[in-house]
Amino acid sequence: MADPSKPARSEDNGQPARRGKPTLRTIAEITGLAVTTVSRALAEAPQISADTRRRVREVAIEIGYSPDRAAQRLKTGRTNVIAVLLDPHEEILGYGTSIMSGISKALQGTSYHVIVMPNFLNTTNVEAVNYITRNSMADGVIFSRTEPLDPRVMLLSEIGFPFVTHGRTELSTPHAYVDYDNFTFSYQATRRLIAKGRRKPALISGPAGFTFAGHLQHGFMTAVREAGCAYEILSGIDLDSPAGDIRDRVRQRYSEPDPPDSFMCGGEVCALATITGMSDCGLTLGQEYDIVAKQTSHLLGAIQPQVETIYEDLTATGEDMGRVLLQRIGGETDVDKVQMLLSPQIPSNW
Amino acid sequence: MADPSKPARSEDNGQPARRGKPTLRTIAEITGLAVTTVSRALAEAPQISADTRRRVREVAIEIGYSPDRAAQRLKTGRTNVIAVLLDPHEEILGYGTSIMSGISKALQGTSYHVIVMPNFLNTTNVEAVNYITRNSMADGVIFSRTEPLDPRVMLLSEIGFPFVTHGRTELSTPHAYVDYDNFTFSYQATRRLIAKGRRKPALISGPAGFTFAGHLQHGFMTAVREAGCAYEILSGIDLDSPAGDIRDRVRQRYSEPDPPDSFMCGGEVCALATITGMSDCGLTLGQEYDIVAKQTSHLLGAIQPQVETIYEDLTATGEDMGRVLLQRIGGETDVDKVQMLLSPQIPSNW
DNA sequence: AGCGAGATTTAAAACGTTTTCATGATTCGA
DNA sequence: TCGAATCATGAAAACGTTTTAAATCTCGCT
Repeated sequence: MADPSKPARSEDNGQPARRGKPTLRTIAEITGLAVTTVSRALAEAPQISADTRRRVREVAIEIGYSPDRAAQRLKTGRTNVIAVLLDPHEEILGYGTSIMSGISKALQGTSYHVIVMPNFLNTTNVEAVNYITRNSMADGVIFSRTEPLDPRVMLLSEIGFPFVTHGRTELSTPHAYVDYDNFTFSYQATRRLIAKGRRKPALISGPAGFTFAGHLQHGFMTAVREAGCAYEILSGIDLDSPAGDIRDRVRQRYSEPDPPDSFMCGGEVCALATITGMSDCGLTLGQEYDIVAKQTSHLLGAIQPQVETIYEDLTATGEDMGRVLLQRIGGETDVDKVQMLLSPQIPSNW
Repeated sequence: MADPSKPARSEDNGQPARRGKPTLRTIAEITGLAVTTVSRALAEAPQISADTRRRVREVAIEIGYSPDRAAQRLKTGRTNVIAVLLDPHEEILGYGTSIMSGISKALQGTSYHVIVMPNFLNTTNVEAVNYITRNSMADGVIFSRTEPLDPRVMLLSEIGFPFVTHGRTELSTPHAYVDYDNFTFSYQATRRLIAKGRRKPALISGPAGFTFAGHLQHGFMTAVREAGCAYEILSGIDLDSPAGDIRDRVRQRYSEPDPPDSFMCGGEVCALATITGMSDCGLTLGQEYDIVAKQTSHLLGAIQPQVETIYEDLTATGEDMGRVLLQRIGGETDVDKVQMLLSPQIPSNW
């Protein structure tokens, strides 16, 4: 049935290149087809006969062909790459790991691959997106640590480059995001402390400048105001601070008058450091003081299982971000489909 | 002085494209030069007159030109990208972070950028290098968790693709690596336990299959044999195990006869988990038992400062790997220059 | 004047794809 | 039997660079 009229010898070819990576031309020469046809066949174009498609596919596999990404990029402008921006505070522990495995899962089975653009020099966060967009390093970007007036969001929105943020902004132009409801988390966590009889909760706040820090604070304040109790926002430290600094600050605070009697911690390391600081002052968790923390890994559960936590599923978050980004790349603009607010699971026994 | 005989009007051009990203042709049209010349000028080729170089540079900046990486790649085969392979187990707080900031530092000021290729699906580790080399995603690769007969090393060596590993192999063909002397670390740490009077140290081993696990074990065994004391290699867990598993295993071991009286921990989370397990059994660090651990971050120092540690500077390691890789890419083959073994700093008061 | 040697600049090919447009077969309706 | 429609393939242009080989220009020198 297969009757190539052109001389389609598969082994002996006259002059052309035999060394180097196999390319479309290699396949074309072997099969006796034109480069165009081969390209189409590999793309499973319907206009190419099923027979030819199969033959091309077979030869491609046999000689170990894989398309040159650079050439595809140059021609199509598409990269088949998703870039994730990560910065050193997102300790590739836990946060990065969970987010990344979620994203990977969402992209599995698609033609997209993930790369991470780390920002471990102290460059501004907008430089990375600049680099990516200007050099066409990716078809879409994912990043977190979103700011209320995030310059990355403004830039990307303006040029219409697909992206998803972890966290919201306060910009008027809507954009794709996936966020955890940190207000509710913080509100419920603080209420829990108060329900346990604590009268002066302290908040270890998120790093200033990020939207989620405001949400944490807002939830905290709402709870203490409702209860009409005293409160404190620990100064000088935040969730980005080294554990040692948090420990020292907590310890120091207890040498001063009128210390807090409980803590709302936005992270596990923060909780551990707080416990250590309190311990140094001779105070015991669950007796003289309480802690509620956000849980994103299994560290705290293994080391200090008695700390009460509310879970944030970062893997699910990553998966959502991946899915949403694919939709955005596909042209989806419906806000309802590209904005997600994930609700904290409040433990049932609270 | 500058007298282009060709019509070099800078604003009014007849027919050609005015929209889209500026390209070499755009600059050529504006300056009245040929594309070739512009390309050369931007590359600071000496054959182009200083005057022309300057003019081209100015125009390039003015119109916000940046070269199309895809085209450069296609033509030159070079990518100006370094890929770092990371896998989910390297979450050990800070590993990724420290290594990455070291690498970034080494690459600062060069034309290279780092990307991370995460392997958060459970694909085999050789797939990532395959993807990178086949798709020309990078000019060089860095990875860790090296195995004695690492297939990635074999593959890359064979095709001559530049790479550096964190950790050694046992392959006969030499390759670029940066490694920490885990034998000496383990040996000295174990000696320290014995010097403190412990008679039955336990090793929590590295995950089977990786070269460094063997080194840890060898160092440990050398020390206990020298001292002629009892020892134990805790079964069922390793440094990759979740903290909860390590804690439980330690706890369980103490319910059985003849338990160890000290621990050599290759990581900080492992040490924390061990302490928690022992604590649960009512045992106190420094009294009933001792621990020596490897320190790679500031977590342990903040939470359990009394644990004795030997430091491994992963940022320095990353920096070395970056430097070595650049040399390899530059063609360096001298083994002395591309193989580094970093010595543990033994605390002076031991 | 003429000629070769630098010194500058340029035209054209190439990298490996995808895409636009055209072409040669085959089949179909009348 | 003849176009028209359908099907399968192909030639050539294009994407934006770099590179090879060649062209032009400018001098100094005979």
